[in-house]
Amino acid sequence: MPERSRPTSHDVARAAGVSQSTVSLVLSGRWAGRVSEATAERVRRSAEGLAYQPNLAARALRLERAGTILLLVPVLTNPFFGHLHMGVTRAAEQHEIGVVVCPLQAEDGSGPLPLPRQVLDGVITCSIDDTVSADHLHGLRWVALDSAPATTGTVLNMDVADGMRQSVRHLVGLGHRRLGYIRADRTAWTFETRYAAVLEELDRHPGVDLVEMRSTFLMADIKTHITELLDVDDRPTALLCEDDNFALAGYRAAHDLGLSIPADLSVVGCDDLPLARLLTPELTTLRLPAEELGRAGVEALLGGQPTGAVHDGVPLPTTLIVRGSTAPPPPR
Amino acid sequence: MPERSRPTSHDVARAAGVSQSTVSLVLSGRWAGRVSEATAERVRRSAEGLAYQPNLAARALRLERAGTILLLVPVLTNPFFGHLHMGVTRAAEQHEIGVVVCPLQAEDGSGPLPLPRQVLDGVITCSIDDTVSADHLHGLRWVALDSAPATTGTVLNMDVADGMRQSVRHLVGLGHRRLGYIRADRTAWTFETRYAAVLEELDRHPGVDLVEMRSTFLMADIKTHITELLDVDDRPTALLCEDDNFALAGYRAAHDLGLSIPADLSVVGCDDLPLARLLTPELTTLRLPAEELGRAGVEALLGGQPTGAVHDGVPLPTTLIVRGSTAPPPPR
DNA sequence: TTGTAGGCGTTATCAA
DNA sequence: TTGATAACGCCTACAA
Repeated sequence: MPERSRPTSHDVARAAGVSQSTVSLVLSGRWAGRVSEATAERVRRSAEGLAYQPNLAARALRLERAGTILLLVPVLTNPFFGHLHMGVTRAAEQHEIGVVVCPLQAEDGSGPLPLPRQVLDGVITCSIDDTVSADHLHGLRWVALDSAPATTGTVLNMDVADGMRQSVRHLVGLGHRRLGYIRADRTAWTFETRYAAVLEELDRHPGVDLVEMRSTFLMADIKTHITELLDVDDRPTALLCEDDNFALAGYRAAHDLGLSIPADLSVVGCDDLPLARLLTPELTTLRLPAEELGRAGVEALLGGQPTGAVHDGVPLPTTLIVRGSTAPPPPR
Repeated sequence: MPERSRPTSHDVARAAGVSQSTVSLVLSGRWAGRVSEATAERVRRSAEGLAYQPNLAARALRLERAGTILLLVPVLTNPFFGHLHMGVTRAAEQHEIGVVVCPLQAEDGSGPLPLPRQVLDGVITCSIDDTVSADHLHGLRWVALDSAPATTGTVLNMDVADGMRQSVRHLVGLGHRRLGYIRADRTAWTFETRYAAVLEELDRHPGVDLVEMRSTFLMADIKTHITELLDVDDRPTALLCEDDNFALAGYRAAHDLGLSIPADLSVVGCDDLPLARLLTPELTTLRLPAEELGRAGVEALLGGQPTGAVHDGVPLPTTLIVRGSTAPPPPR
């Protein structure tokens, strides 16, 4: 390939008949009162003429600042992470920092995806175990979201435990005495915490049974597992899902078994994805403050806060949104 | 903040009692027969002791190679792009190149997101108009996917036009004479092409009407628009959707209007998202070869191909997957 | 108001 | 087998 090498600031300087430093001054916008308007204009014209683009690697080396942070998430396609990303990006924008994303897991369940090694100022991980990220990100400023508070570095959380307790209380309050619990088949602090919270809340309600089931996020898996859970004599009368996608599969499984929601089966999701309002009936689900979490993460990473301190202060609140998918259990 | 500066290869060299170049040789793995095993071991030990991580900006500057490419997509959360990303990442892995992603659009419809300026070897854009990307990515190797073939640079496509024609033929073949068409309210070559293909195919079937409607990807919008489309006397008997998410909203709107799918209304989606198999009935939809497109994009970007040549050869085939959401129209 | 010079951390060439 | 040295392109203190 030809790959003609790109023009450098030196080339621009020669074209404009000035020195390299003048070019740098003008193009960085820091020329006020240091370079004459005429010279500045000449420089700008030459830069444009040559289609000059500064070499970002050189700039990053010199400035010890890349202008980019990485958002590391389990998967791309969960809208929760989409909203998280928005929060991160909007907040980073204020600091004149760009954001790129990288998912760790393959959509089709085929092994972990490779992490990019690249020029960065910092990393925000979400819902990922520190063991995964710690070694690779060594030496970078790092904020973990929705992760174990014991981790080195800053950690910000949502109150997922409280959320799960709300969900359980809602169902028990409706009269349910046998709950199906669809857990994510992935090792992560967030899911362990949810599990512990559910067990803890159930301890307060003697006589309420829990039937657990774990599933990957592969749609086919989910449906199979939920159908197994429901296709028994003493089936649960309510389904507690760690993800709205699980709930979607629950709807399908229920339909296939001739169960109607919420008359025969109540369903509670988690995330409040846009999907939740398109289901029939609309899904009762736990809303997580994704965007706010993202903003907070950026402030912790780029704001005045010291890194290295564990922040296990007040987690962001979560809210149970009650819609049409939950009702008292059928009479028996 | 303290921000103790990270150790450099120079520090490692001093700790190991060797020169910087020896360190570079050893750590880059290119020391076979050039450095003694004892020295190499000493270097490795010092590097580990200091927790040395090479400065990637410096390396990129020196090597004129970043080891990373950017995948630029409209939104993160559409699973189509998740699978595209997998194809890109797996293929890039072969070239020892990392991949980061950046979406251009906000999940909530609030204006475009800022692009990151960062150290890269190249960019792959998908389903994005060249006007958006061209100026910002100036000077980078660039491959466009699912985009207008007239663009400067390499372009690879899927045969979305043929796919839409398949969908129309399927519906017309079932006997439908009035089709509702839910178009994406976004300016992009891919959607214009789909539109043109639908019109073209309809020209071959006189007597078949088309009722168009445009919608953003915001769930609330979609439902509203589809309901408007269906809540009339001479409503279409089939819905042709440019996205499976539109189809989901179609299911909901149909349910709310008391229409049953497919008896009263047939629905055809596009993308074959995992969601398609969880709907009741399962969704007839156009499958797009996302992963394959991603792989092809990487080969065009990093493989032996010359850049700068427009590749408008054979587009990747698309396949209509017929499931339960399409049937003959109701008798009138 | 403009130019000179030095160095950021790395890799590669070449001499020892 | 190893080490000195130069260069990648940029920014900035300081000199002119």
